[in-house]
Amino acid sequence: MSHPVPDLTQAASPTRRRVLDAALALFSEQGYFNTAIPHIVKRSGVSIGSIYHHFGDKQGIARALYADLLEGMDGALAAICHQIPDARGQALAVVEYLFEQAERAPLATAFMLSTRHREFLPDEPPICSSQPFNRMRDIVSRGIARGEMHDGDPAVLAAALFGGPLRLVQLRLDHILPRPLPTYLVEAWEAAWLAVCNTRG
Amino acid sequence: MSHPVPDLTQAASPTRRRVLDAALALFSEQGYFNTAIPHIVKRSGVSIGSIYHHFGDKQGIARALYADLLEGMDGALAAICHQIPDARGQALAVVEYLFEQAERAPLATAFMLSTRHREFLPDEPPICSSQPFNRMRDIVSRGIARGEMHDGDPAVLAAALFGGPLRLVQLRLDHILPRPLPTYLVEAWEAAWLAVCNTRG
DNA sequence: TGCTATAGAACGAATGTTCGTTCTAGTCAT
DNA sequence: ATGACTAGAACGAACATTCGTTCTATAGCA
Repeated sequence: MSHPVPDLTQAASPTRRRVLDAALALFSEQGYFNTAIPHIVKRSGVSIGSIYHHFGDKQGIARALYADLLEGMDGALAAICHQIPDARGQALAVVEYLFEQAERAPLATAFMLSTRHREFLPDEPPICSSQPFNRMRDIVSRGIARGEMHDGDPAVLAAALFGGPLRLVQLRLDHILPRPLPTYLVEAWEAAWLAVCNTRG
Repeated sequence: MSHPVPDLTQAASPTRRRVLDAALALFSEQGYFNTAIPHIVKRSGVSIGSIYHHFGDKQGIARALYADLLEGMDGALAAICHQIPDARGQALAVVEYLFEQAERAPLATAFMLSTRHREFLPDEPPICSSQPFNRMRDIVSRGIARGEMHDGDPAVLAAALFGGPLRLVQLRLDHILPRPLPTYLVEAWEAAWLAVCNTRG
C-alpha cells in the first residue's frame, strides 16, 4: 500500500493524470455521488486495482483533483500579484484570468467554483478560506491601504469587487450566458470597479 | 398509488410538513446524497411507508421541498415588486430580504442558493432561470429603461448589482462572516448600487 | 345508537441492487 | 527475482424501494 500523498513525482504519472482527467469530467458533469468507480474505470481506461493503488479510496481521487486544481489556480494568482504592482491592475488581471480560464477549462473551473466540496471532502477547509481566495482578499486590503479603493470592510469590498464577475462565470458555466466571458470583460470590470474605487482620489 | 402532486391541501398535511422540515435540515447540513431515508425517518418521526406514500420516491421529497421554497421566495419578491415603484427601491428591498432571510432561515436559504439541484433533480431547470431570479433581472431591465441605472447588458448589470450581496450571503452561510448580514446591509448596498447607478442622472 | 364497509394513512420487515473496497493473480521493468 | 504497477472477479455493507399489513376515520344503513 504505497501512499496517495500529492507527491509531485506521482502527480506526473500518466496513469494518475488519466484518472484525474476522467474524474474531473465525470464529477463536473454529473457530480461526485452520481459517479461510480466503474464509470471512472471506463472513461479513463485504468483498472480498479490501479486506481486504488494510486489514490487509496474514492475520496482520494477527489482530494488529489482538488489539490491539483487549487495549486494551478493559486500559481496563476501568485504570478499576477507578483508581476503587477497596483491593486486595481491585480484585480483586473484576476477577473481576466477567471474569465479566460472558465472558457479554456470549464470543467475545472466548475469543479473549483460551484461544487460543494464539503459534502464529499469533509476534512477540507471551505474554498473561501483557501489560498486563491485569500489572495483576492489581500488584493482588496492592499487596495484600501494604498488609497485605490475606498475605505470599508475588506470582506464586503471583496464581495462587491469579485461577486459580480464570479456570478457571471457561474452563469456562463450553467450555459445561461450566450457569449464567451471575455466579451463581457470590459463592461463587467467597469461595473465592479465602480463599486469599490476611491472617488475622492 | 395516490399522487404526490404539490396540491395545496396535501401541502398543509402535518406529516408532509414534518418530512419536509427534516429533509431540509438534513439536505442542507450534509447534502442530499449523504442523507439516507432512515435518517429522514428518525428526524421526522414519520415511517418509511408514509414517506413513500406522500412523496413517491426520494427525489419526490427534494422536488416538493424545492417547489415549496421557490414558491415562498417568489411570493416575497412579487410582493416587493408590487409595493415599490422604482427599480432602486425594489433592488434594495430584495437585498434586504435576502439578508434577513439568510439569518431567519439559513437552511432554506442555503438549500435554495448554494445547492447543485441538477445533481439530484435532473429534470428541474437551473435555479438561475427560475421565477425569483427572473424577477431580479426584470428589476434591472426596468431600472435601465427608467434611466435609474446606466445602460448595458441586463445580465451583466444584474450580476454586478446582486452578485456582491449574494456572495456575502454565501460567505455568511459558510460561517465565514462573523456578524449577521443585516449589519452589512448599508455598506454592501452602497457598493452594489455604485456599480450600476446612472451617474449622468 | 350500533354494525359494516370503504378509503386513505401509517407502518416496517424484506428485497434486490448498487457501490466502494478488498483480494489474489499476473505483468513488466530493472 | 524483486518491487512497482495493473487487472478484474468477488465481497459485504448500505441503499432506495416494495409490499402486505395494521390503524384511523368517515360514511351508509338499520
